[in-house]
Amino acid sequence: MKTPGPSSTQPPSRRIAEELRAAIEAGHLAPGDRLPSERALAHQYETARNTAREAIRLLAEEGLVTARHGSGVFVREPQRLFRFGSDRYSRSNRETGLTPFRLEARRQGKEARIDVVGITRERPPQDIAERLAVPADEESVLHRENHYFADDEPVQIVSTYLRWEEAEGTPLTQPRTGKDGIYGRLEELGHVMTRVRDEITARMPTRAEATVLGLPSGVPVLEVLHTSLDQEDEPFEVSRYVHRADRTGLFYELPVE
Amino acid sequence: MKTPGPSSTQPPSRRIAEELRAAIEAGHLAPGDRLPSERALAHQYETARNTAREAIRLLAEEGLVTARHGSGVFVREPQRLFRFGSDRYSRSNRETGLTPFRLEARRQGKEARIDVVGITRERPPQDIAERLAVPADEESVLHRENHYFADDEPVQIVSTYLRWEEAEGTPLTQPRTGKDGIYGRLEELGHVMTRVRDEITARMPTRAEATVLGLPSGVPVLEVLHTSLDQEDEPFEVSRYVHRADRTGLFYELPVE
DNA sequence: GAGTGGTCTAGACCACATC
DNA sequence: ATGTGGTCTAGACCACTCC
Repeated sequence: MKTPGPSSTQPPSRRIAEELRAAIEAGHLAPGDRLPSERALAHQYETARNTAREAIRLLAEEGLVTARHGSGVFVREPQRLFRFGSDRYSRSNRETGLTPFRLEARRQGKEARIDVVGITRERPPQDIAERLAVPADEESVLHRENHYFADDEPVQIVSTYLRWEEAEGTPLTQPRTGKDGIYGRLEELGHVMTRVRDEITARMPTRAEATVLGLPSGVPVLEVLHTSLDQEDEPFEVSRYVHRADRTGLFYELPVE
Repeated sequence: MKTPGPSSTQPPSRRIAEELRAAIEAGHLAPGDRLPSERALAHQYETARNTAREAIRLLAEEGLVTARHGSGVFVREPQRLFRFGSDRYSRSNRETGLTPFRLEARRQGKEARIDVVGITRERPPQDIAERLAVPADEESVLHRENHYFADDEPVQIVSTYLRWEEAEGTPLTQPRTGKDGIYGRLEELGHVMTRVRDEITARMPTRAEATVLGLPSGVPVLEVLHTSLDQEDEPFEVSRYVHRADRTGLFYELPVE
């Protein structure tokens, strides 16, 4: 069941990576432990420092270790997962007065913070325009961008898109949207959320996302493109959630048939 | 809205990466196009080859480009997504006689192939044991591992776990399980699937997964831990799906409240 | 100040692809 | 045969952390 070839035929950098990986998987190097320094590894394996460095990079790309400048390379700690369930859109949760994010944060004993980064009228990206049924070549949407933090650590970026013609002149264009948030206001506009569609993909973060979320290499993001449908089965809100994948899991429970 | 600092203060490798990234995003380098060779970039920017190489590695980690040994570095082509919907467990789909995978492959005009990699009695991993409600310290499960291909390209790895006490001596231990597959047999054993739970995470592939799936660097995997519940609300089957994230998306549609 | 990772140089040889 | 990426060497200096 060995994936790589015999270690004797492997380049030194891969061999070093393999031995470190084995030590991590066997628990000889526990989460939080520091690896030997690059110089120490180079000496130990009688290679140049760059070769040891390449080995560590391979492990970092797999998400097994994280380098901290000036301090060392450490085995990554398994992170408690934020879990966003399929009930996150339900009214019963909304009645707690807490958004799904605040609810989950409280469940984990963390402090939630939400920064409103921008509220602007825009031309929608193609995928948003299709799902919200608005033209992509006009400034047809209101775009609200928020950043979410747990204990001051960023965990998700959310972009919400609404029809400009509906949002114009309402509290939806304000940072504080009032009781029950945007869904409360949208209900007043006649949209009762009756069905949702979530489209889920994973990818590596863009440079901007990596910066905002403070992502080390080897951590992908989960992207959820969410569409809310009203009682007429018309879409009235589309959001793009970008989660750091090492802190977040999604959870869907559904009846069959 | 610039994320990095002024380009003048950036190291050369990042500056090269930034300019190439800009060229890709602006469309000057289209999907499928070849980048200048490492040696050409090094000459152009008056740096060592390793510095140009480092720039390309940054782009590869973002998933923007893929290197092909002996051939060049190419802008990655957007991949048509395999979409697995929340209806994939429904009986109506099962009545087509096609598994969800074969159904989706046909929808895309691709040829599906499923390899049975192994069918063994095992001690379950911790997460599986919890969800299937079996002891983790005994050989309490049957483990079926399959690899799925579309047009001979691997797209997912599936590990299905069943209670050994139920599966023993039944066609469930055989490669070919008969009409309607394992769910058909499990129904004969008294388990009607009435509810499912999917737990979704994303991460970088293990070395073994990267090999099986043929993943270039910069492509994460989507992991779905799926639990089937029967009419008594008891779990009777747990599967772990590992999808390559650049080819696969998940799709859930659900009523609210 | 000592030790760590981050970046870079100017070479070299190897493995693979293409013609 | 030529050109490409893959790996390696043996140095160097910088930026950061920790004591």
